Amino acid sequence: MGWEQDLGEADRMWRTYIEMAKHLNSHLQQHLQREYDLSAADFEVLVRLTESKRREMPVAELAAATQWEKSRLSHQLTRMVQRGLVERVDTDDRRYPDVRLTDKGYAAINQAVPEHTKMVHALFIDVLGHERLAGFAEACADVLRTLDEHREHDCPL
Amino acid sequence: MGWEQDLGEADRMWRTYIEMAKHLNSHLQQHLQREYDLSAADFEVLVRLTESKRREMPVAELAAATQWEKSRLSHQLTRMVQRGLVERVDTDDRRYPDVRLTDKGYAAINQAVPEHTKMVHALFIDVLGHERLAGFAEACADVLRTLDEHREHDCPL
DNA sequence: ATGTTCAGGTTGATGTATCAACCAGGCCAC
DNA sequence: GTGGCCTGGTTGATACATCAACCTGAACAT
Repeated sequence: MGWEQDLGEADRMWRTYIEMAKHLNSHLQQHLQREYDLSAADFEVLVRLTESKRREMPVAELAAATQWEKSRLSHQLTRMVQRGLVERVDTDDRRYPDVRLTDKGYAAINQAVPEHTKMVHALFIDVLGHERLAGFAEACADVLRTLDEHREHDCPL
Repeated sequence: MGWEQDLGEADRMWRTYIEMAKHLNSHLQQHLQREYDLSAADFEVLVRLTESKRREMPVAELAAATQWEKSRLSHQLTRMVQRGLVERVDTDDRRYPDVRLTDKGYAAINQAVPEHTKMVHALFIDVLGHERLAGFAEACADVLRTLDEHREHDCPL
């Protein structure tokens, strides 16, 4: 009875944030897709693999880095293998295969990253500037902390 | 040649933001799904319809409000109709039917909104506090403005 | 050695997002 | 009126996300 109409100041600010997040995300995503034929998921996997020295890591480690569910990662890897961006590599313990960047995958990510980074700077980092960026990030960190507290409260793993 | 390893200060802050956005989003989404059996998409459609006085609006208006592509909206509505949350209503111009909240849909959204709002406050608004929230929102607005400029630069509709 | 357990990975089913192709009905020209 | 157009909606195909069920092979116990 009434919540429908008048949003408070704070709620409008919340919506501004939501809008910004949505637009920024879709802009970056569309750029990657259009220019480099990479989805956000592809990009994330490729970046994580690149950050590993050998361009190769156990699936479990990749799952931890991306914080994805194992099944999501498995499906994603299947598609990326089909497209030749990564390959599965058997290890001594055959239960836990590795994932390795192919040359094609390495080429793709090295093409995409510079432009993507440039875009992040132009659209976000430079817009905020040093000072505001620091405040912004600290606020984000606070929210993250709060989320963690709530999570361990709900499921005290 | 180097971008792989050392992220600058700014890039780490960018990642903090990305992390926060991801976690906050998935937390809220899972809550809606678990407790009320509503996806984020369902929630958005229902909220927009509720904000219309007659609980009913032309599809095009809903598309504008959500800023979704017509086909995405059409698919979503098809599913929601099947679940009895909304219904399609023919108008005098039979090309452009309306969408209307059913009683079930109205009940669902009215159940979900209060808890959801509470959560947004607990996890975001209250964590930031008045002052920081205002700064945060203004930063978001700036980013949004920049995005708009870039968009009309790319496709000068 | 055999069987039980179990962590981690895969698979299948369903819901969601996006693109392209198509369709339908009102509009205008003639 | 008849025919072409144009806007907006639907449909189909594919990629992605999520959940539950299942599989697999090493490890340990007996």
